[in-house]
Amino acid sequence: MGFDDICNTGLGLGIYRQLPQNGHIHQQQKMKKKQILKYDHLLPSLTLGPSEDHAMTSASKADDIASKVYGDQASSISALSSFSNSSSVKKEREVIGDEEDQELELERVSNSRVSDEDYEDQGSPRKKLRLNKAQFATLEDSFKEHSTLTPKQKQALAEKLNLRPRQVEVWFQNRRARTKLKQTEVDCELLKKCCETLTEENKRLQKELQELKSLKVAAAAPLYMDMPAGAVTSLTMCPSCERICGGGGGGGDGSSTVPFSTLGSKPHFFNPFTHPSAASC
DNA sequence: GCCCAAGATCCTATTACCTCA
DNA sequence: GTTGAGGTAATAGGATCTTGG
Repeated sequence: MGFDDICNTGLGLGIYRQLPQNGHIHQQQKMKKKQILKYDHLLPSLTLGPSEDHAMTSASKADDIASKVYGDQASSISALSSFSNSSSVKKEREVIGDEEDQELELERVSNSRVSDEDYEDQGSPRKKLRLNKAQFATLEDSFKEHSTLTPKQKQALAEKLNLRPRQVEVWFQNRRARTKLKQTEVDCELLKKCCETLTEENKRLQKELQELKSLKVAAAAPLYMDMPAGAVTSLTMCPSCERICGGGGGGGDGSSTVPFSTLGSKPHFFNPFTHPSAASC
């Protein structure tokens, strides 16, 4: 039996990790969302019409829809011809930082409230928002509390950070993806180490097996000359305590070697994670 | 109660922008 | 000034669930 056999039969090397936002928690959040949406009109900055999500992505994203979606910010949208101006993009690059000028920030945010159709109509490239440190810190803090957002939380964050709810949503999606990717990398490293440990363990066991075989041949005649053949062939050694044990439930002078009496009949593998010290008898 | 369409959100993969060495 | 790599916002598509007809 080789190492591959051991891995295939005795170890689950999957790296999947269940994320907490799955399952019923997710559904509860959706339920909350539905309840909240019923009263969207009561929220200060919400408007009637399609969600910001669809206003940004569906085929019907026209300027009039954008104005419905973003309400009082429609003027910013309609005035975003400046957005297609490369100079405004350059300006944005310069203002990112701790003490970002508030007016420029507001302009930047307003410019970011542009529908895809606006990009297409004006042939301008997709603009990329850069969060400033304060926005980033707030989002991070919120993410630490809960990796998913209720619509209410999303709206509140968006208002607090002067971002679109859709941007907050996207940020959380990407943040979850990054977290999962990091965790996958960690798991991968862990599995590599596991593989190395098992390889070493396998080598060690193979070596011990060879030693035991030679020992059995050399010692069988003088030590077990009077013993039945079956007792001799079941001679085993515990890989951890390295005591020689007789097979068949402790035959002969098995009183001192009984703890390892089952090794001869059953595979005896050690999980390096559950038994870091290769386990003891 | 069952079926179906619509709506919302999620995840995953990918694209595209931006910064930096 | 150019370029390639890396980070990340944004987009697209599919899956899942709830809700209402």
